[in-house]
Amino acid sequence: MDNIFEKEFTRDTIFLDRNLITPHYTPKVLPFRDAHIKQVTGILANTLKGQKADNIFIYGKTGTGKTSVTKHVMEQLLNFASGKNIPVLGNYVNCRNHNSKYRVLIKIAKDIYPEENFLGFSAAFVYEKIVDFARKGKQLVFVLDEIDKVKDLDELIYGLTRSNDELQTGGISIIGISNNLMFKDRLDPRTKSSLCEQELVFPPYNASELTEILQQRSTIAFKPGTVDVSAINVAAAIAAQESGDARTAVMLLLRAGEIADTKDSKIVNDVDVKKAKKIVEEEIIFNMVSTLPEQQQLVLYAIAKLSLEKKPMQKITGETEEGILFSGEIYDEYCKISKGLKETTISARWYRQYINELEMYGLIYSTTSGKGFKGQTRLIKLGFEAHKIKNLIERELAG
DNA sequence: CCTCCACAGGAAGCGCAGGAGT
DNA sequence: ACTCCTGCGCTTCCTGTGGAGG
Repeated sequence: MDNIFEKEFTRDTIFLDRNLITPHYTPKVLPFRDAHIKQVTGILANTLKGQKADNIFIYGKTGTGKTSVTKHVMEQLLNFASGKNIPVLGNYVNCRNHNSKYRVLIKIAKDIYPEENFLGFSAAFVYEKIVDFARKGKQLVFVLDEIDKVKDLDELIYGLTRSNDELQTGGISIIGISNNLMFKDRLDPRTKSSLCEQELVFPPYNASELTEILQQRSTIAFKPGTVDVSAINVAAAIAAQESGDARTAVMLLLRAGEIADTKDSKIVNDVDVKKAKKIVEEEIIFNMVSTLPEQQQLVLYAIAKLSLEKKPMQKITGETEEGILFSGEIYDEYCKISKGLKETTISARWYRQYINELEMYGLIYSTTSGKGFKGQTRLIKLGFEAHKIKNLIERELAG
């Protein structure tokens, strides 16, 4: 009898290696980042001469290649060092999963002493073990990705950098990566100056750069001749317009490939990419909305609900525009909803804070009212389709 | 012109959870 | 195990702002 997986297993697919076009994959070639690679390489090269490298702070929006470039250079550095028997050691820590000084230290310690377990030991002890390691003349390079997620970052940076003063040989260098530039200003000035000895900014990609990135990826991930030029161009154009984000571009092509695959098409074209756009957009919205605090979800829900109910408003120019809401009426609606759910209700002040955050996430747009409105208020509009957001939050609150 | 409206957003402070110090 | 401390989410209070209306 046929196993139910038999058909899937033997089915002809347009993918050569699907993994190579997921966002998790770190590409071997990083187009348009030569300058950045060169800079990081130059800075880290000091470790090969037994000197401490400058700390680096890397900033750039999501999907601009920060992590890929850093991982790539680190890999090269460690390979080179181990080939020549130079005592350089590197660690990569994603601070989203290790979001406190203690957790970061534990992660690092476990990497350099794989056979020991430090959970339960005091932070000072773990820290000493790490410095001990450097004391033997080793150069340690720690990559802290999403460094803004670390709660007590000041202490962590202070602790790690201070040790360099007491070390005669060896040294500890830090590469901090963040997509939030503002967070830098919240740091203690001393932390800031030591973390940002070198600063790198990764700009977003433009459409033609994204096109080339997608071309390279598609040749390794898809079978030859299965990706139409139109598919790549459209995917690059969409991603460039939205954010200049390579991750979105790659996701578009991946989902488009899956769409083509499920209908047994032998080629991916622009129509598939346009269909994929909806899916990817929903995935992005879903990720953002589901990580929002519950009260903020309710605020967003109130906006979605009202923009479905409210009639298009007349502008002074005569034209009408749909889905424009006043800040005040949204707050009233939010209060009604949260009271109906027997939830606690946040104050109007904090509601404004939430509105600002929602705007930063791109979930809503807002402008301050000009002529034609009494008083000063904000006009708020949903960034995505109202019923989609509404359904999504209804599901989210139910589950 | 003044006053009111309908907000925006800064400052201070409060309660709480969880980590550090002892 | 216990207090102490600190960051975080939030409230309270307050000052600022730009147009409407008298």
